[in-house]
Amino acid sequence: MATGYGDFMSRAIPMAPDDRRAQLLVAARTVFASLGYHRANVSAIIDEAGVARGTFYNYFESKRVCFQAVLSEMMDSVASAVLPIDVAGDIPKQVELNLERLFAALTEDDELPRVLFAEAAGIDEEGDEGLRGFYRAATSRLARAIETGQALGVVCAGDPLMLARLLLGMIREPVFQAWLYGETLNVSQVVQLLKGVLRDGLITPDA
Amino acid sequence: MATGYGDFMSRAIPMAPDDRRAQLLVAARTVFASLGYHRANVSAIIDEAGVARGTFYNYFESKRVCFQAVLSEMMDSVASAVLPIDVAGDIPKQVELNLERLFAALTEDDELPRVLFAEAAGIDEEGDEGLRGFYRAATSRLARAIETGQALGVVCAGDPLMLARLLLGMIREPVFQAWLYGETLNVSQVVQLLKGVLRDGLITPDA
DNA sequence: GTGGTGACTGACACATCAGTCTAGTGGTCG
DNA sequence: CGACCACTAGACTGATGTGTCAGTCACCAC
Repeated sequence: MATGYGDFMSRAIPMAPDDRRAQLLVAARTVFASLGYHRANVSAIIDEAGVARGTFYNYFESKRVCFQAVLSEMMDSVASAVLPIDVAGDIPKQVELNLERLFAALTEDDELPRVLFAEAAGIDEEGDEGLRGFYRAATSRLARAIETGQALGVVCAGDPLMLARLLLGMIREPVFQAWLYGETLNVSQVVQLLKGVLRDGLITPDA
Repeated sequence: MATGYGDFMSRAIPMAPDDRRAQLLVAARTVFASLGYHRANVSAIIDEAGVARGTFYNYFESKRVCFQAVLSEMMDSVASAVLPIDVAGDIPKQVELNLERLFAALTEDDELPRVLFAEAAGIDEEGDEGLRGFYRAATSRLARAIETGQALGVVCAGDPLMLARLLLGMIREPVFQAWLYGETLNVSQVVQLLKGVLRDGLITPDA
């Protein structure tokens, strides 16, 4: 008797909506990460999830919205890797730990950098708006930390916002390039180097 | 009598191939910059150039190739902003001038960062390869300069490649964020701040 | 059983757009 | 003047890929 699905086709077992959504998110993350937003298509995501086209659209109103969901998840996991610093404690140590956690979060999934750093920008105005929010949050968080540091006399003078951007660049670029070349980033090496540069600069004063 | 071009349509005056190509390149640059690769379409480019569809395909075999040409042009203009350093001269001064020229090149066209930083990645494998080439060239050029500096004792110890990435990040991030927020970058402010960080680090040794 | 519910299905309508092609135009130059 | 050639408009094709919708299935309550 015909099933309506073809003789070798099995239908996905119904699931609790939250579980299904989570499963789709995982699949979408995998596909977006390996193909990027534009080259990824909905068919690849549903193939990955083993689910039909219509099911996808039961959970996400569009490909764009789905990507946004994946992106937010990534942003959250990165943002939550950085803990607030207790000014009463050992500040440099806490900074170092934060850097280590941050790099770890950025590299734990080898394809996260692609989504976050190479694909997220320029999809559409709305997407850029979300991205701006993320960078604004990250940068202003860093800027506040820098301001505190300046008040405490442990951070050099200068516009905190711009300093935050410089610092962010030093965090982002190694992660981005390691992804670009398919290397695995040596977190402790970068952190040590970064610590050195933060403390002493790059240029040694010539005697 | 009907011209075949519509009463208000003027035909583009035949041009030397190089000029026409250059004109198309300018139009393409404008369109790609304001819309990004995927949302830009060939019709927008030919409208911008005031040229017919076929003409476009006389000069570029495809949209992709045209974009690649725009991209290379941008990469070249950025790369050529950095002059080799004469080790016999005043090194810090030359570094500063290079930084200024580089930032100027990166911001002279407000939409260049979009193309270079947000649109270039993820179009296709070949495009990504080109991008890797660009970053590889930029990074290794910086790395070589750093190595020379280390040999001269004016740059701190550490893996030159990784130091180059840190430095590149400090250059790229301010440009990228300024674009993201639609700000105009204050070049001399960034350069001064960057100089300070390069010389003394971000963290002042606590007494 | 029977009927209600809701997850799931997949063919297809529909839009977009790159790239091709043709018939025709007009400036230029030998 | 006539050959040439860069150019024109714009219809067309074909590929791609999003989003839709009418219908299927499994399960559960009664």
